[in-house]
Amino acid sequence: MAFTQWQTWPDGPKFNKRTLAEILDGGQTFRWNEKTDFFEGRWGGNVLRLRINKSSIEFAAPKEIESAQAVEALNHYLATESDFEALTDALPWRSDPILKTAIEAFPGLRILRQPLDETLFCFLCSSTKQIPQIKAICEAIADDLGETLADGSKALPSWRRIAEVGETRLRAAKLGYRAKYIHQTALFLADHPNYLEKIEASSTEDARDLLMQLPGVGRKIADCVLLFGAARLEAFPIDTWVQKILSRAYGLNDWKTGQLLEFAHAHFGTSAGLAQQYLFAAARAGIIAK
DNA sequence: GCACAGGTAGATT
DNA sequence: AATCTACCTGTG
Repeated sequence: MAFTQWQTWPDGPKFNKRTLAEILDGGQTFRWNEKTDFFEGRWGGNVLRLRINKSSIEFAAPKEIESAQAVEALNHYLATESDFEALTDALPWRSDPILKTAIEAFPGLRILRQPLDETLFCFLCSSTKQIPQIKAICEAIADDLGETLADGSKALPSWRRIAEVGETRLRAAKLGYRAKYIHQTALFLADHPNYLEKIEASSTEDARDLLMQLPGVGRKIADCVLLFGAARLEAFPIDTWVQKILSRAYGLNDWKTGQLLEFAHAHFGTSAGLAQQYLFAAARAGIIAK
């Protein structure tokens, strides 16, 4: 149950505590919790703690876990081989003062590379819910159906496991109408072996089409899964927040979703999803108009 | 009591 | 093709 002592993450990415909090607890993922002076999170079979100490990142893992294994998991999860500084610099902030303000507020912001299956599950839970509620639902589902992790806590359940239990069991976690979508998606995935693997191997457009065939997955959730669970930085999820930002801060009143998507691709480019995350973070923080 | 929350799908016009 | 509307539950 115990964790190792804090260790420096060799060649870990650089960012401040505010940015770390935004990455781990800002709506990309719903499985991190802020403790007294660190964050604790779970993904796949991993459970780890992270904190900032004098501008470097430190981690602690359950004692059973080798440090090298923890570092490997972290490097994959935070996509450290991707140069987000360069990707950010390539965004049109020089001609876009709104984006510039957002970027300056969250220096070092990154897009996570989460397991696709978990990302799909979490965002199927997310419709018209606030982040704390989505987290509570995910935790309740994990506690009920997930495998035990190294510290004794629970992982999110596999889709196979979800397919085995009924919709009623899911409703017990306060999923509401989302329980039906999730159960139907679980049954669909059980009937279509390797469907998620196929999505990961497909072009972004094909992957989006495959995702949107799943019950309860529309354009927004599909784009969230592509962005946060498949490293497709061109995916640009338009939710109520982003819709308001584009409408008010960018003056695109009454534009249809399709038009906004075209604008996002044309204006923000191949890393539009990264721009989206800066804008989303800044709007939530009240730094730009929302 | 009631509007609203990181939407989607099906019905209606 | 564009605009309603129902769908669960928690929160302010």
